[in-house]
This record gives sequence, C-alpha cells and structure tokens, in this order.
Amino acid sequence: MSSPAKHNCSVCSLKKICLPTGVGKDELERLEALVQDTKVHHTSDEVIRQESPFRNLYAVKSGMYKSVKLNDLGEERVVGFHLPGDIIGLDAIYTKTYSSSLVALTTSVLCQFNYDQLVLLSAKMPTLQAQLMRLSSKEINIANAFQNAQTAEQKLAGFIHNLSARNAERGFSSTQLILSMSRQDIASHIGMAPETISRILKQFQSNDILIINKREMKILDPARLLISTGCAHA
Amino acid sequence: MSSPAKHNCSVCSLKKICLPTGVGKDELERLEALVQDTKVHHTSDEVIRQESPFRNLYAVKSGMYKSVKLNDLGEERVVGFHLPGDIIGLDAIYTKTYSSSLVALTTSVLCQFNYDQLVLLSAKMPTLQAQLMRLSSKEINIANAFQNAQTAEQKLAGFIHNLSARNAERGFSSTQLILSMSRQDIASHIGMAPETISRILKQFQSNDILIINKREMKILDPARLLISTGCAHA
DNA sequence: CGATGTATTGAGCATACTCAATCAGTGTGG
DNA sequence: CCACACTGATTGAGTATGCTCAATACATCG
Repeated sequence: MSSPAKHNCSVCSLKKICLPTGVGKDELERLEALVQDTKVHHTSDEVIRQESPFRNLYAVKSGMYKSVKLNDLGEERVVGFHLPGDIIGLDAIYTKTYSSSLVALTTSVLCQFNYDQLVLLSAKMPTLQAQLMRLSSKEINIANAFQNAQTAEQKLAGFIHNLSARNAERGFSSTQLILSMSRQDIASHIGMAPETISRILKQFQSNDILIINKREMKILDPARLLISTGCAHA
Repeated sequence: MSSPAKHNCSVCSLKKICLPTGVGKDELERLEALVQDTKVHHTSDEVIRQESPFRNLYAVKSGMYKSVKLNDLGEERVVGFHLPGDIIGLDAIYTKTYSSSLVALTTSVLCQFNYDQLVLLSAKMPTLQAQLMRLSSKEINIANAFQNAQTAEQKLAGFIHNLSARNAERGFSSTQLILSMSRQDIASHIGMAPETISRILKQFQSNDILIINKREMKILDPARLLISTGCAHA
C-alpha cells in the first residue's frame, strides 16, 4: 500500500504553488522537518477514509488522487481531482472529520503535515500563515468554479479547460492532458451520465476542438474550448 | 446608501459564529478596534463591485445579501446568499480582487475588517488565526454543498434545507423562513428556471411538506424535505 | 483464449426548459 | 380614488436536452 520515502521541500519542483510558497529559505527547513512522511500509493489505494477524524493536511507530490463522497443512500460522488501541489483536507478543519475518502488514481506520492503542528509553526511564521489562508481561499474558488455551467457541453468543456489551466499552472502542458480518471469518474464529478461524456467528446472531436485516444487528450483549439464553456464569446 | 453606526463585538449576538469565536474577552477589544465602520444598506444597494481590488472582509450583522457574478457573456449568476454572521470576501484573498458583486436583499448591516490589519492582529492572536482558518474551511464546505443534487426537486429541497439549517445555527427558527430573495434569484443560484421553482414549490405544498405565501415559508415536514434532497432515506 | 472492466453507440423516454399568457401585488399619475 | 403600467410569480403547452436501458466494441489480464 505505501512505503516511506525521503523528503525535501527545498528541492521540490512544486514549492511555487504548494505550502512553501512565500516561505523564506531558512524557515523552509522548519517546515520540512514537519513533513512526517512521504508515502507512495498505487491505483485504487484508499488513503483517507471518509468520516475519519481530521489530523493531517496532505500535499500531492506526484500522480493524481480523487476525493469520493458517499451519501446516506450509498450513492458515490467524485468531489474533486487532486494534482501535484494541491493541498488536501482544508475542508476538514471546520468539520473535524474528513468529508470524503481519498483514492489514488495512479501511482502517486503524498506528503503529510500534522495540522496542529502546522498551526503552531505558522504562528511563528507569518509567511506560512499567509500561504495557508491563500490556499484555503483558492479552494473556495475551485469549489465555486462549476457554478456557471448549464448544459452538458458547458460542463464538460469547463472541466477540460480547468484541468488544462491547472496543468499549465504546474508547468505541465496545457494542451496535452493525461486523464488518469475514468469516464465514469468524470461523469460523477460534473454530474452527468458517462454516455453523455462519450457523445460530447465525440462532438468536440468532429469539431476539431480536441483529439482523444483512450485517456490521452490533445487540445487543438483552446479558444473554441473556452467558448464551449459558456464563459466567453467568440 | 449607507450611514455610519457604532459597533461592539462583545454585545453582538453573532459572536458565537462570527470572527470573534474562540477569542478571549480581553483580546476581543483589539478585534473590535479593527472594525472600521458598520454600514446600513437598503434593498438593491451594491456594496462590493465585482473585479474591484480586495482590501476588506465583511461580516453580515443583520439582514441578507447576495453575491452576483457576471460572466464575459453578460449572464448573471447568484453565487450565494449571506446571512447574519457570515463572513464575505474569503475567496478574494487568493484572487486579490472580488470575484462577485455584493447586493443587499433587504435593509441590512455590514461590519468591515481590513484584511491586512486582521492578518497582523491574528499573528499575535492564535485564537483569531484559528477562527479565520475555520471560517475559510467552512466556506469550502458551503461551496461543495450543492454537488449532490441531480434533479430539480433535489436542488430546491437542498436549498431550502440548507437555509433552514443556517437559520437554526443562528438561533432563528428552522421551520419559519423569510425568503428575502426573489424566485429569480433562487433559480439563478441553484441553476434552474424560475418556472420550475414555482412548480416544485407547488408540489411540496400539495405533499404537505411546506406552506409558502409570497416570501414567507413554513416547513411542515423537515424529515420529508430532507428525503427530497436525495441525501437521506425514509 | 475467454473473462473482466471500460468505453462507445443506439433507441426511447422523461425531466426540465422555452415561450407565452395570465394573475397578483405595488406604485404612479390623472 | 381609480385607471394604468410595471414587476414578480404562476400556470399552460410544446419541445429539446440528456438520461436510462441495452447491445456492442475494445483492451487488458490471468
């Protein structure tokens, strides 16, 4: 399921978007010391169990994870996908228990931070405190992002555009995407049937907006993709 | 548009859910001193303009506000409704500009906190820092709340249930609700046509789940309302 | 090579939208 | 004081979008 690994924030390529952002070089060591361990997970590994008590924040070091929420009727819903540099668990600070389970979508690595220790440290490090608030604020924006979409086309275009933008933010390609998640997962996340996902992807392909082969996607026309989201005009 | 008013957190009935939560009595004075002013607004007053630079967080003291987002196509969308004790602007910490406009839905009062000063103060007050993180975390949960709803009935039931729960949290009635917003606003917020709102409210009434007269709603059967949200079973 | 999980395609149908008319409540001016 | 317009809410009829159910294709794996 997982094995320990050595860790060092200062050499991590994600420090520009992760917790260390804005933290001074000397202070970084104190933050590093707080990373209790770094674990490797494999596809379908459950890392966090829904309803378990909140203790740690996690940062994605590599790979991809999904958050899955189960309601009282036993229906599953994918709440979000997590890319390298993403902080997981910020929503549980308020509820004191994790509101969803965390599952690895591919071979992935996670860094673990004890929240109480992080708070103690941030009281002494204004830059860390500021970054914690920024990341929390960012999470609110992410959660609100899908509010705009009305039609299935807009929802799916919005999802792809968003994934592309997050990839770009991390220095990855914004046009060449690997969908580590299944169509089923995408469908669950944006609230539509997997069959509709297929049909609209086909439509995007025949309009030369993108090419998709299994789980590899190439965006040909980012501008028209943006128009399809219903957020911008031609 | 607005007139200054005297302010005092210590005697405010909302301190149990607002910024002062967890802050000691002696420290409260320092937080109070930070409230630059308290303004009275009237129906349709625009308090924050979308895209304007972020400087302040706001707390609702009384009444109700809505956040409205305009996209590049000129389409308006209600992003949220704000009840007394709610903190407004947490999403703008990351973006540095307000992502939506704030409009009063009825005669309402707002407290204003300069964010930079709040951060400086929270560096010296761990309890205030903790509450800022808790409130930010809470906001993530609120933003994720509507993810579950599939059908129009579930969306509307979820909206009413949520409003009822937030009312209860503030010590107001959970069964007697005043809808300060229009049907149009509700429709925009939960993403459906105002006509459908009418029809489903009618359906809830004929099923004796609630009674609605203009903008006054009485919830008769909270249990069946919860079932209608699709989050619980009979 | 069959078996399994994932993705796609097809056909029929239901939900919720659009468009249009009506109704109720509020405010304005003659 | 009442006629008129104006806004918001409701009701009705027709339609389209996206879901459901079912079959098929495709890939991976033991």
